[in-house]
Amino acid sequence: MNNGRFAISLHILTLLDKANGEVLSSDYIAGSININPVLVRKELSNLRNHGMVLSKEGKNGGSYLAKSAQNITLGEIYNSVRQNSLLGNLKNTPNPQCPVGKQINKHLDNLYVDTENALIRQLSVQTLADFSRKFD
Amino acid sequence: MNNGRFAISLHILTLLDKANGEVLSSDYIAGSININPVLVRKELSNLRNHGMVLSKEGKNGGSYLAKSAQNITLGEIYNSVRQNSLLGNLKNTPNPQCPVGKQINKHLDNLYVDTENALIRQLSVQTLADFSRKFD
DNA sequence: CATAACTGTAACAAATTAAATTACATATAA
DNA sequence: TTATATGTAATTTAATTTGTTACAGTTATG
Repeated sequence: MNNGRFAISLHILTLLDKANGEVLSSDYIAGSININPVLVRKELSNLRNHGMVLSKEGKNGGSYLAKSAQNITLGEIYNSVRQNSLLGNLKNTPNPQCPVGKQINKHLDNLYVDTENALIRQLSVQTLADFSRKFD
Repeated sequence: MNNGRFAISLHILTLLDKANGEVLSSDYIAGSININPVLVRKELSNLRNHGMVLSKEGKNGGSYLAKSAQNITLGEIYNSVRQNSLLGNLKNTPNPQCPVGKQINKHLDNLYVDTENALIRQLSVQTLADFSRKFD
């Protein structure tokens, strides 16, 4: 129930970190990830809304990090792209006549919150700078 | 990148635990979850392959837990349904000309392993019996 | 031993979601 | 003023997930 948005965002941010303040165009970024530039611009828009990126319009425009890579945790990136629950939701409402069906969504929700918190805690151990450093 | 399989399997197993050894038919289970019985049978087949469930064919057939709910952790259930990586994969191969594109999959894989381990650790804190106990 | 009520699967269809594409308005450097 | 960007909406295409149909195999029971 997740798409590739986390990977795309992390890829974008790693490139921006490596660019060291120079702006990168969405076309250039798309070429590295090998996806459509419009998708890159959509993710950039999201990252901008979450304060991680700034963009410059017009000729010679492009994007760059809004803050130091040391101050961006992978948990923060995850949070910016998360949308639907980590472990997947049924779309059908379970049978309200059944004692289990009636209550399961509530219990699943609680479970998912705890689980996702553990995941975010783990992701937050690492910053974008840490991740980016792994590349030669 | 996960579908509702975890929720379906947990729902099935909770019903089986509540049934206390009595067999439940896939039709009955499907009625509680409100999905197609064939999907239930598919999940039962998977749970059977992972040693959590046994089924009896023929008239008055159905399924029941293969072991005590105290000996089934939610992490084990997660493991039985997991297929694609937790945080989502790109399907396009990144540009091998780009220093970031060339290495990112390796680094993402490492990251995903660590992250998923944290998630499984958290899920494994709870057994099916613990989960099932939450229902009135 | 015939029948009814199940499971187990395969094959296919429908629905949903994700990704790619097209299109174009707007911004800005040179 | 032109070329090169971003920003975003709308649409198409592709992939994935879910549901359905169909039917062979199994077993309890009259």
